[in-house]
Amino acid sequence: MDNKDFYTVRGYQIHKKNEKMLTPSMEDYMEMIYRVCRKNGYIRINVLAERLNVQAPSVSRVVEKLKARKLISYEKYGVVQLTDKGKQVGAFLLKRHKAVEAFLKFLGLQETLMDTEMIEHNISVETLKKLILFNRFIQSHPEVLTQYHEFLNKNQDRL
Amino acid sequence: MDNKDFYTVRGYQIHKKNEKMLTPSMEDYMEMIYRVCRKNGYIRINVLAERLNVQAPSVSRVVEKLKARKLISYEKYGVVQLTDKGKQVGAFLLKRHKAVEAFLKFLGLQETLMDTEMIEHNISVETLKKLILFNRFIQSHPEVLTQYHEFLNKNQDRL
DNA sequence: TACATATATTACCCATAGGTAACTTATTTG
DNA sequence: CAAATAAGTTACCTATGGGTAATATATGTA
Ligand SMILES: [Mn+2]
Ligand SMILES: [Mn+2]
Ligand SMILES: [Mn+2]
Ligand SMILES: [Mn+2]
Repeated sequence: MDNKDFYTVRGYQIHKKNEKMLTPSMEDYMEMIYRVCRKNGYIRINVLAERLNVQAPSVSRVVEKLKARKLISYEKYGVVQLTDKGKQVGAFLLKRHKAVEAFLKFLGLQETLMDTEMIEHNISVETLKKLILFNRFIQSHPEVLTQYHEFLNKNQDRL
Repeated sequence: MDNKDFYTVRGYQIHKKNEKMLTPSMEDYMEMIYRVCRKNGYIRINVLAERLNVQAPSVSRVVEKLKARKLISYEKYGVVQLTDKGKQVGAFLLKRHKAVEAFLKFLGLQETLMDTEMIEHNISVETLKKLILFNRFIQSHPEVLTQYHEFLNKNQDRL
């Protein structure tokens, strides 16, 4: 992709795909597999379907793709488990999720899940790094947090 | 959509659609139409195609949809213009774009276009409001900006 | 062990959002 | 004004990522 300015979602989605990255959907699957496997060691197709609010056939399909990318191990009618590579990816995705969530919490939002779920797939590694640094900055500067909350209280209505 | 936690992009994308919102792609079209029409009063199909790095037939299709939603006026082989409703939507989209961009700039990113283009479609109105408030907070508290930059300089490498 | 039930797969369907090729309409120019 | 060119539309293709219905396999229980 030529070094062009795109001004579109699609342009950059395609850009990402060429780099052999996971699609947003696959990222959600991996993140959830990681969440569950961390505790139970494995996850079954139907459980994954339920957790992702999706039907089993959709899971079957995606699981095949993730296996092809060596992120999980799976044999027909068996159990899904993470490979070492899969564990790394899952850990990254969960870390990213938490970074976005922490930032949204800081902003003052109560309900963060929906926005987190949407935003997490659409930030570059650079932005993620900065977001993590910013979260640390806030942690180490509680006075800024206080100032911001005061500012919010004064201004929350006028937009 | 039941008040369920989804943990997926798709769940929330579908949620949005039911509310008769624009798709990310349509938002990009509207934003670009607004950018150009603000200056020229109108835009042609081929120009829009070029600006969005997309082919003319794709534009024809989307323009039909936007017309059906009364966001633009268009007659075959004619010129695209914004309705009053379309101007409102366009103004909102541009404002949102700028809010996301300003925030990413604040974080310390040089290249913001790609992330802005991706993120802008995936933030709720609540998050946008908070983001705008946060941008204002930073503007009115330059000492925080300085502190953050110092923090960045000390920590930018260790992640 | 046989049957009922639970789990998973396969074969299809749908929508979105892009693409190309062929055709039509509009505009420019000799 | 006729021909050439530019602009736009139509018909049809692709891929992703969902869905359902029917089928296959595995598991639990009488
Ligand atoms: Mn997600
Ligand atoms: Mn997530
Ligand atoms: Mn965009
Ligand atoms: Mn934009």
